[in-house]
Amino acid sequence: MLDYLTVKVRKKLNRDFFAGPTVDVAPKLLGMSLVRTLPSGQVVRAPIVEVEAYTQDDPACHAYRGITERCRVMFGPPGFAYVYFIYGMYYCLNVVTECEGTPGAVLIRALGITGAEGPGKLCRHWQIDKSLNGADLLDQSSLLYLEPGTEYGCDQISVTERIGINVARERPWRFFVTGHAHVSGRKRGTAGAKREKAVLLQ
DNA sequence: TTTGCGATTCGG
DNA sequence: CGAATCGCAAAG
Repeated sequence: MLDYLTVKVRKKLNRDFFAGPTVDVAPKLLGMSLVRTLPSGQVVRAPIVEVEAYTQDDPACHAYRGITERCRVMFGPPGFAYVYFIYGMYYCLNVVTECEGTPGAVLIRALGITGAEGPGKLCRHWQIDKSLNGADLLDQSSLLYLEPGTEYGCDQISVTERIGINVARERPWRFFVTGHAHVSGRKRGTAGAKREKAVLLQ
């Protein structure tokens, strides 16, 4: 049942919104819908329920040591997709943040649907690969774009350290919808599972 | 050119 | 805990 006191609906998406500080933008992506046109032509959509922030001064960020061919789009204007290949078999999807010239991105870690719990799994589920690197996520004619959706309040968002990195592990830059059944990680976020060690925003 | 490893996932 | 699997970027 919706809580009408704290759940709002974001009316529009504009590029300035994504130009903000990455760590501020990241939790605000929770609840937005991702819309994907599959190679078959079928259009699918699902809400974002888990994200992680990566910034220029962050050793875990691909742009930490400057611009390279791989992370080039992170230095471009905000609101575009940064897709990279990892571990020889998975792709990961990010939303570019910060003003043009300053790198930053938010890793989309999970969608609120079965089969898209985890950054590698969601790209596999929706056949997202490097052909979508640089796609304009604010353009509804893109094969992948964002739509306004549920706007969660601070009291519904949990924060923890990021997953799967070995440097700057202590930064609390992973955000997810508290208690959501499709948050990634083994036995994590599922109903009845051991409660994850997490703190609430604010 | 070579080499070590990674913003992951799955099975044992 | 380790294998799968290969592009990327730092080192030589």
